[in-house]
Amino acid sequence: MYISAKVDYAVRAMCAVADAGDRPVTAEALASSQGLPPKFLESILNDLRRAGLLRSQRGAEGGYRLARTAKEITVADIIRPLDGPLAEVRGLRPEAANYEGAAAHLQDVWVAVRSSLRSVLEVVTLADIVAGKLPNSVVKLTTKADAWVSR
Amino acid sequence: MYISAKVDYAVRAMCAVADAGDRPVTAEALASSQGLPPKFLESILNDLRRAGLLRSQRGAEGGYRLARTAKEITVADIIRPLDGPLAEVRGLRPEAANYEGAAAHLQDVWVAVRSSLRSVLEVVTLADIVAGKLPNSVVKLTTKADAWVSR
DNA sequence: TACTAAACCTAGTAATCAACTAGGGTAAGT
DNA sequence: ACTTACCCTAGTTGATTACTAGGTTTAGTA
Repeated sequence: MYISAKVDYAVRAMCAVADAGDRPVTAEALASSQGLPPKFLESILNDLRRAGLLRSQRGAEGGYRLARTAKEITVADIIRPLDGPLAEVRGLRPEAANYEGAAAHLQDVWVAVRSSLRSVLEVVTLADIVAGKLPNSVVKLTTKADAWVSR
Repeated sequence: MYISAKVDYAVRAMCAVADAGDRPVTAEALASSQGLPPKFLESILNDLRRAGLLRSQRGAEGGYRLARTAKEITVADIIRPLDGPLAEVRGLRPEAANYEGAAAHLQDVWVAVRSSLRSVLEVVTLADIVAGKLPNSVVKLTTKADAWVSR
């Protein structure tokens, strides 16, 4: 799974917006507080607004705030409008592929992959990240042996 | 996670090789039995050989066979030499990124993502796929509610 | 009413990657 | 010698990634 710069920046910005509570935060403030390229971030914020995750206000005293509470926005909610489905096989949904012969059961593997991604990304909310308290099932994954080492 | 054509084809071909047991299988036979583009497949098989997953024999009666038993080759073993690490954040390993402020704990999320991918891809072997009997922990994922529906 | 802050929009660009294809060289059997 | 089949280098086309430039519109403030 390749987490694109776009998605990484988006989640970080969303965390910062969540952290500000009700006050609107400007794109520039987000860019400098998280160290993100300003113009690129602007276009991402726009996408997030169109996706219904942010509300914006123009003009002086303007900025962005969450369209829902931080508890109601998962990481998957942010990824999908920006990068598309969590898992795809050659541009197809895992359940759409069809395999023959010895590889007939490969489809189950890709479905399992998607399912496992969902069990993290659809469960972790912005509120969890900002508070630094991830759900137990997710913490369990990060504390597995070798979870922090490269392969 | 985007499963590239390359990886998809590679796993399918490896399944077909595994299915043939000890007999060497030609690239052409693999291409036609799995419906893959012949020349593209050839370059993939070459990569797999360089990665130490396949052994090849030239000339008449030649072809490919597994370098290890089907039980000892996981899907992750196939993905990594072709597409690189299972999870990357903007080209970095999840444990390498460092986040500040409200997004400080985002790193844990990406590590959890990688861990969850590993729990599928490092566990399923070619033997499992060919036999159609995936490990229990993986089957559990495919039988979750909505595991087969798009979001 | 002017001024200014800030979101909004269109467009463009350089570099990389994905998914192939072409065509010849080399080794191994018959 | 002949054929089969792997091996190797190179190239192509289109899309995607990660940005940047520059102007337009809206909304508060002096």
